[in-house]
Amino acid sequence: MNIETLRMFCLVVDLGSISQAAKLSYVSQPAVTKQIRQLEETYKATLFNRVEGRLLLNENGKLLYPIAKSIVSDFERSKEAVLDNINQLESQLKIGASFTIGEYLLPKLLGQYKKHYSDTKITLIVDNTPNVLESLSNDVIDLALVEGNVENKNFNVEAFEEDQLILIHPMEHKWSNRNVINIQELAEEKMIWREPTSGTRLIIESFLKEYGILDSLENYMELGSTQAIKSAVEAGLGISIVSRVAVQRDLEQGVFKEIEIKDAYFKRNLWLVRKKSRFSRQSLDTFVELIKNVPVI
Amino acid sequence: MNIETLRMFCLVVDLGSISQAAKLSYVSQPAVTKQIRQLEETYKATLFNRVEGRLLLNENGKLLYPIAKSIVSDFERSKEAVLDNINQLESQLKIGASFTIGEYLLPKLLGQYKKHYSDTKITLIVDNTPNVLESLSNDVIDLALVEGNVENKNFNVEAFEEDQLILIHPMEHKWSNRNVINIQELAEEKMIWREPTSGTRLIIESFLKEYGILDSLENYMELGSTQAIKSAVEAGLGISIVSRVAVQRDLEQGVFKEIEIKDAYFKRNLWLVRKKSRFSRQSLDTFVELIKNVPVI
DNA sequence: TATAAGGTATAACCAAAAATTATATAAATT
DNA sequence: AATTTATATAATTTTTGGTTATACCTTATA
Repeated sequence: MNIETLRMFCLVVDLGSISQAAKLSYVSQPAVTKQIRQLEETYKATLFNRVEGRLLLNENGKLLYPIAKSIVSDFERSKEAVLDNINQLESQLKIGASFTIGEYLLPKLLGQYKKHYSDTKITLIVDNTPNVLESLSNDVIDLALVEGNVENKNFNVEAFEEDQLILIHPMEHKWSNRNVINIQELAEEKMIWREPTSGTRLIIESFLKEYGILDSLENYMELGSTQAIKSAVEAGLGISIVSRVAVQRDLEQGVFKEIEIKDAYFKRNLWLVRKKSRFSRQSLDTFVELIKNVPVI
Repeated sequence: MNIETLRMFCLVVDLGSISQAAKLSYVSQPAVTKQIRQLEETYKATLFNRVEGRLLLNENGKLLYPIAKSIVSDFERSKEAVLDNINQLESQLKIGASFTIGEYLLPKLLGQYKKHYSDTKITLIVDNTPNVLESLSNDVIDLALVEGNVENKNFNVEAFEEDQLILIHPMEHKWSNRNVINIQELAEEKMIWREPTSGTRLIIESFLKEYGILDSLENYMELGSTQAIKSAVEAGLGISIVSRVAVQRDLEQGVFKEIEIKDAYFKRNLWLVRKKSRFSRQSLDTFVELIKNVPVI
């Protein structure tokens, strides 16, 4: 039983005419005749008396009419309820990001977005990559921005930015007046690392291995966050390789210095991850477009 | 939008499983998957979160569920309402009959019917044939029993009985000791007629015309009802040709006598007329079967 | 009283929708 | 590791809902 058929029945009753109802609904008259007939088949009873070529609602039809009306309006109401809920969701954007991205890259971007779409409420959750992706899976967030590689066929993954890993050293350092070093010179320095499970640590190690230098490096110090490393370098405790986005402002303010490694350029992608979905969300799409088009570093 | 789809959605929610819902509804699992998916398309939103291969009702689904329930139950209610109405109608039978049939033939038949189907309430309307057929057209009655020919393609007409038109004369009459007369002898008698517009009068005239005797008959008296004619014949005012069903008891009681006309046998059908309908009615069908099978004269 | 106008019903046909079977795939249970 | 249970998808068939063409009836109009 089709709700459209009930709607048509109501229309026929209201207009008192099949052909008028057909005209108003932009369908042919036989289509409406057939729908009414089909309705009568499901109720196993006539709903109209056919008298002198006209339709006259009979007892059964009179019983059906108010119920049909209420079914049709309930259906409309259900559509509105879901739509309202979607609009509600539309007006808020929940973003999850790994630490580096969330702490150094996103704030500026969120500000840009808010400037244009100020009635969207934004929530940012910063956590490590696995937790962020877990949140995406559970629909706690709408979008994840992470550094590490993502392997999940329910996710839609695209690179949105390229992040460079750069070598930094304290202002007071023997490299202070140089612009470039050879990669072998790293072996003579006190290298400060992130903990071994860190995604950033893993990628840096794989780069250094490629250049055949990894094994000759001293593991002078291991720290649990990028901020701790920055403070350590600032205090002259050693050098480190860190994400450019995390130190951009420090470099500008002269907290420590960057130095190029000859013939070496370490980069990685930053990933924008969405759950695959049959239905798109305007506010989410808008934000993704912004992220992909606006240079953020 | 199909109400069955909404019903299926509710079932899936109640059981928490597409395949269980499919099993219970005796349809294939892909059919249910597709229905849910189609529902999501119409609402342009997911209704479930697909997590670990299972379905979990989400916000939208939670909004839809109670409304879907109410639509489904309203639809059930509408079917019950119409069904109740039909049962109500089933329990009463409105019959229209022309005078002769209604007054002399039906009472016994209705008694028979009531004996077997005592909870059907029977209403009998006796009127002239045109009025009875008009009532049938307007659904005032369910069934018409008439003598005259019926021409209306919206009616379903079948002969249910053969009625003989017989010649009657007073007990005290020169024919008293005879069993048969020649048709020419009618010309010598005082013939009592119904009024010229009567259906019975018309059919009798056409019979007599066939036998070439009509023009030689005296139009001695015209009376407005069969009962009046019977009384007149009883009083010895003349002879008449009348329906056998109307005089059967009078003949048995010796109120007047019947006499055969040599080589003439006037008969006509009695017609059972129903409005053509796509839907049958049990009580009506039962009564029609009774009438067609039980000999009533 | 023909005839046009406006209405409903039906037949033949076509396109779209909804079911089926078969199969893939993933997670939980044995 | 194999089996069971669950959802999704593809290919196919069946069913449904629409279209046009046409009949036929009633009422208004020339």
